Amino acid sequence: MSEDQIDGGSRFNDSHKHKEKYKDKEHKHKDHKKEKEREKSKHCNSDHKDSSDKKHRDKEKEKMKHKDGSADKYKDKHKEKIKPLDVKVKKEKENGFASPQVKSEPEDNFYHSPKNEKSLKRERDVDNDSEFKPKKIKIENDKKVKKRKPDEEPKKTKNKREVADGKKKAKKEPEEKWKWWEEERYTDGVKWKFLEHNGPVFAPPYEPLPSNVKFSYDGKHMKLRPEAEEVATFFAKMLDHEYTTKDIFRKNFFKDWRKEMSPEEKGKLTDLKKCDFNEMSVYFKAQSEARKAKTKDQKLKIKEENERLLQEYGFCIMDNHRERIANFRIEPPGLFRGRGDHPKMGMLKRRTKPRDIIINCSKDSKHPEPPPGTKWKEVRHDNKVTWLVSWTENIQGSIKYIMLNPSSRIKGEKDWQKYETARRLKKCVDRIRTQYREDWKSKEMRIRQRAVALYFIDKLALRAGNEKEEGETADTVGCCSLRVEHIKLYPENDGQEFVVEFDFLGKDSIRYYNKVPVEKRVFKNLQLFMENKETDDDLFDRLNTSVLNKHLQELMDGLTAKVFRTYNASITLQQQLKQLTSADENDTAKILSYNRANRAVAILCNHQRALPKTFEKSMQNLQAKIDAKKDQLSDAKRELKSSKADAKVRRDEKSKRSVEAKKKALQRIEEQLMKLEVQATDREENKQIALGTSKLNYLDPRISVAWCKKWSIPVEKIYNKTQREKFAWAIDMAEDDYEF
DNA sequence: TAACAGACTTAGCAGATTTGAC
DNA sequence: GTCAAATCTGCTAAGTCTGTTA
Repeated sequence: MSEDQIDGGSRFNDSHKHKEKYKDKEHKHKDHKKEKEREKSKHCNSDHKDSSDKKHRDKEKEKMKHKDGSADKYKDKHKEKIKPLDVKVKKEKENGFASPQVKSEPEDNFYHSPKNEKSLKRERDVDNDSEFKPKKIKIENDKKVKKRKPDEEPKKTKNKREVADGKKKAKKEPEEKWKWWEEERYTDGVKWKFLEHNGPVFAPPYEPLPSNVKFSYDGKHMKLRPEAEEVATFFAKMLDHEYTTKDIFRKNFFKDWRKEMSPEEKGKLTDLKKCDFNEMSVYFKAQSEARKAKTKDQKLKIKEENERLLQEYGFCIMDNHRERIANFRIEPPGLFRGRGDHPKMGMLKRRTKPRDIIINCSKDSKHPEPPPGTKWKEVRHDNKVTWLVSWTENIQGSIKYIMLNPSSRIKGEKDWQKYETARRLKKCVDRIRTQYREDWKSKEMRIRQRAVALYFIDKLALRAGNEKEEGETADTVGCCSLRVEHIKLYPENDGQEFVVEFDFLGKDSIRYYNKVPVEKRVFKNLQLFMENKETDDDLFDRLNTSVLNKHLQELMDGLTAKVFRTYNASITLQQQLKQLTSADENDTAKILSYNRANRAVAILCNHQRALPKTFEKSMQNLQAKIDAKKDQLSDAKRELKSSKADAKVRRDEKSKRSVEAKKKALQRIEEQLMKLEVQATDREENKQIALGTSKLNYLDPRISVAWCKKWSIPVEKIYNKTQREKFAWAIDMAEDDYEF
């Protein structure tokens, strides 16, 4: 993505008014330290939320601008009917940054004191019942619980949760969905009391190639031992991929492949260039085609077998509920496909065996059996963690887990809690902003660096940027790990003052490119940080994520760098929805507005995707459809006109009916044309932006649900089945007036 | 306080499945 | 019914953050 992205700077414009207020604020903060102590004892979550929230919302008009110049070709065609995204968004370019208009109540909430997230939880009693034995699975929803309002503080209910009071005698689908959000939660880090599952599903064993599929070396057929042949097939399957042309990939692959060869094979196979995997590749392609060409019955059988596996291994009993497991299959062996310039790409990901597996379940559950003749590495009973199975992978030496599906209680509660933390940030973000602006003037370099980094995290939604071990992963950075080479400073650029140009690779080696005007003090600080440094030196040499997060924790309990991303994403969605949705639009246009609001967030968070391979072609097809529909529309108009003229002359019922019919037909065509045009606009604006990531991970679902309810849009229009399952709690809770 | 391990969330891609036009 | 495009889903890499240890 390029500079077309976002005018992030507009969110933080510094008006004269702001400065005046800011000075006033400085004065009030003279006795800052004493106040800090006092404020520390207060909680951001205090009661005056409604009035201050309202004020805050009025003030906070963070704006984003979508400058998708690339869309012109298609947009131009539709611009008469469909407002391009920029139109509305541009209107409020100024007044972006809420914090310069500092609230004049310094005594409230400045520093959030540790009144733990736990206070937000309804406590689930954790008595000393480690020997606790469930007897049966609870029939879902059999317990009537008083419905709690969306933002009501979870109360400690009198009744203990009937935790796992039954064992899994009847593993049947719940009749109704279990509303875990209406029950109390565990405290003290306990994640469950009863956990039973059937263990993982292993990758099928290697099936040697048929004898007619041959591997050749230096032009001669060569039969490989199954161990070496299997690794060769991994390479053959990727032959069409760009990976196999990369030097590092080839080097790593060959090195690891040789480890699987017999001494004899090793002696012969010394040059990858002389290896011919083509027959193998052709064979696998044919297999893939054969799979696709299977008869209905054959496909049905496969489906049934998958369903059987899912039913057997895809669910666990956690406490008294049958919960879906996210990834019950062990990752099959293959070649490691790192993203970007990964130094380990092509290495052999070895087969995970039962002896590598740690099983986690409760003591009193029926432990999963390892495959015959094998043993688990370990069976443990740790109810302070959420995973069911783990193993250590051989590429990075990191631990992999089997965990529950996002629709599960354990994931849902955490997700809900995440948004509650972001909502708490909303209550003290003005103060935090005031503080870091103050810190730009600090005498201490480390404080200035911390303040400038935090400004970027807040303003540009950058990730924290942990340190990484050199040579172990692709060279990517986040905020704290930015290097001098990643930014350029322009005292003036395109008529704007103090412009910073960011250009670096972030998570997944996705390029972050943005040119943003910043405040003078930030600019001067950056100049200072860069003084006497080489290009590969750290920009923030006195800062790392742990220092930053420690500081944030002091400002608000539970606050870390990533909460800013959640907060800014959600607040942006809410604001954009308010601005973009008009009551007089039809549902199609409203959904376009929703997608645009979602898109604004995706742009902010830099969620990109590769341009779909068939994009240009599909766009041409769509344009052809639009043109055809326009022709149809002209015809319909002409027909209506002549029909009207006819009716004028004849003045009979039949011709009147004919006019009505023509009118209806015309209307239908107009609607169809509009839908097509909306589709074209949406697709064009979306071609390189991934909406799913923000929708799934950053946007408080209650905002979307409330929007749907407010405008009577079926929630199915914005969330598919999986998403509705994940956000069941929000769909149930949020009313049309929900405010993030 | 730095290094490391561990647990968990966030991320894009690719193949599978569904949808819709003809 | 066929085909192409859209959408969904699974997969697993790559982050963040916390807690422990030396």
